[in-house]
Amino acid sequence: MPKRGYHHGNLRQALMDAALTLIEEKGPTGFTLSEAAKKAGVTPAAVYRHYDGREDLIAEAARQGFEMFADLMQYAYDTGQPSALAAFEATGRAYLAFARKHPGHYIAMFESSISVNRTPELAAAAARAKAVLEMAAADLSKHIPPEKRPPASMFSAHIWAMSHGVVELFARNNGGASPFSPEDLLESGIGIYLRGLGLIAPD
Amino acid sequence: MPKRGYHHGNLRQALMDAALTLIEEKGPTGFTLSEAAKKAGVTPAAVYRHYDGREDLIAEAARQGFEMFADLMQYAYDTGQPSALAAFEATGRAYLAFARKHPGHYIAMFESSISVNRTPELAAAAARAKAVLEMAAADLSKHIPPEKRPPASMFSAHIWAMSHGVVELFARNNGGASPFSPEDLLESGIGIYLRGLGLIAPD
DNA sequence: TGTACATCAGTGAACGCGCGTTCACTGATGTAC
DNA sequence: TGTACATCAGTGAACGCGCGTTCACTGATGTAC
Repeated sequence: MPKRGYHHGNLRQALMDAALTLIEEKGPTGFTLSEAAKKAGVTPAAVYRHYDGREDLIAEAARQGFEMFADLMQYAYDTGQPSALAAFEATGRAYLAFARKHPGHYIAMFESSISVNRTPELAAAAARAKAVLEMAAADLSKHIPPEKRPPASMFSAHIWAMSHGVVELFARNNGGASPFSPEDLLESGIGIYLRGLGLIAPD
Repeated sequence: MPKRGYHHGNLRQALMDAALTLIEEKGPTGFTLSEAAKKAGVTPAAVYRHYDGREDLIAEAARQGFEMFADLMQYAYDTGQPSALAAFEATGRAYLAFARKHPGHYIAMFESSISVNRTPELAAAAARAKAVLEMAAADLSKHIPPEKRPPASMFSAHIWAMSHGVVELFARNNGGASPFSPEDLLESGIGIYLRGLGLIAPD
């Protein structure tokens, strides 16, 4: 943090922090390289010592986000064991917690114009995150009689959609869109859904 | 449409159409007044004869969107009667249809930085749209025994969240995020949810 | 039907600004001996 | 420990560009008589 003087010492990370804050505030299209540089106390040209340009900053934020996200979901899944149900619900809570704690990353990941296939590293990180979600769903799916079991990828897509919807509609500006907290909303929504699958007793 | 010459004839609508296309392509922060003017074949200054400026264009797109959206949902609800369940499912399909058919409007409504309280007209249109959703939910809610009935506003928030999530994650770039169509995904997701509430027989 | 005039809906030039990116540069740091 | 030099990580000026907005203007349309 200190290291006052000509050399910053940790400019790469400082730029990423600035970028994340700006992405959170203005969205990925409103984000500017120059403003991030200014926020980090440095000339715009200095950014090019650490990143390939504006787009690369956003892509790197997304990649970092997917890595953290996958780690977090994996951890929640692991520590939620041995019950598949408990593990699944833990990943749901982890999803929302991540979105709230790292809004800049979340936005770069899901609301940016950056293609997930921009770099192999980004694609790999995104695939890993998705795989964790699907694993948790597949795992829980085994407790449903095969004939009434939906494909695990559909199951996980449903949960993902509801989670994302709650984040976007109710967790962003906490403004009074709903009288319920996002956490309550997501937990109750997932609960009803799981009951619909016969994974929770009907009350 | 014709009316070649100095006066455009229907510039206000032409500008809105151009703006909607651009918002769809670049998002509300990437959208520029100048480009919309150019697309409509007119000087940027001409825009000010019809709108108060850049923000006003976006806000007006959102307002128009909420009006259309509310009308559409109301119509789906009405024609889905007399069964509350059929009416409810019709509104779900209408939601997705609207998002697909009017992406510019949808984005202006739900992904823009414009506050819904920017003008009374915008706030009113948004409130009306929300009210239709909640009415459909409340209506269907009556078929659930009171002691296991969630608040209608929570019910509708769940459905809204899942719908929005499906739109954002799976209906935008139809790119292979999922092997299922958004329509199938949403319909099956809502089906499972309603089963969880005991509104559909458990198969 | 014709003319004078008001109103309307555009133009085009100008403004100040911030953008992303490049370039030659220079000050600070690290290394070889 | 001291010195010469290479490398690194910044600067600052410049570029061309497109932005939103304003202003005086002008061509087209509508209206009164």
